[in-house]
Amino acid sequence: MNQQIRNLSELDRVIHEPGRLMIVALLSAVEKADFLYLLHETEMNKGTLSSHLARLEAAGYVEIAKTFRGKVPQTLLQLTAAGRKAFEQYRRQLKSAL
Amino acid sequence: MNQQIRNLSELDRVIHEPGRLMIVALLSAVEKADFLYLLHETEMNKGTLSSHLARLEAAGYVEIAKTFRGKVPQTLLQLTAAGRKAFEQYRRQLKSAL
DNA sequence: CCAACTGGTTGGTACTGCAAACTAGTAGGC
DNA sequence: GCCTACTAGTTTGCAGTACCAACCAGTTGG
Repeated sequence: MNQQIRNLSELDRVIHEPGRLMIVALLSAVEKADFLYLLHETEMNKGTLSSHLARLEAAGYVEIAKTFRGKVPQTLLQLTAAGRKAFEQYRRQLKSAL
Repeated sequence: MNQQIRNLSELDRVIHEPGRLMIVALLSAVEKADFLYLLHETEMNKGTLSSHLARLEAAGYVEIAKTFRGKVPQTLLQLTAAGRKAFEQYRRQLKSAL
């Protein structure tokens, strides 16, 4: 009967971390974003954001595309199918437990 | 418009940790429990459970009462008012962001 | 030339989750 | 009484990680 609560121990730690949860939630809402957009929305510093993105990329949850706007570098981020799926499952687990 | 998502960075880290989230969710449901009940429900090991409970006590979220059942020690746990309040706020923040 | 912006990387620190080892006491066998 | 095994829970040490500050390379504006 408390199976939903016990499931909490299997929450995806990559997504669970608040910083990354913000990133994933934002990306799931806007579909595409650049580095600066995330930087301003999340109010993190660049180092933290960069390492969280690297972690999400390593997990296969976001795709990082480095492009240029003119000669200025621009990094575009979007959720992968796996990332979207993982986020959906994360939400389901939390909702059923709370 | 993304204020709810930005609020995720202010989630209560004490409650956010999955192990402790399980404990708090269980305690909020049953009102009172002993150490062994939590041990079996959460499927953690004793050391982990003990340290999480100590952390929750330090945060003022649970009350730890050591008693005896016959001659065998028994540790009773229950949420404090502050703990219940913090849990409610945590749920509200998550729900509004997801 | 100089300052500011973009998108990072590289330490360093501080925290924290976790399991193994440990303590304190109880019960059972002989 | 004495030894062993068990129960209930705590302490300790380690490994991992988030976070920030500082630095770097290249670009643009003044």
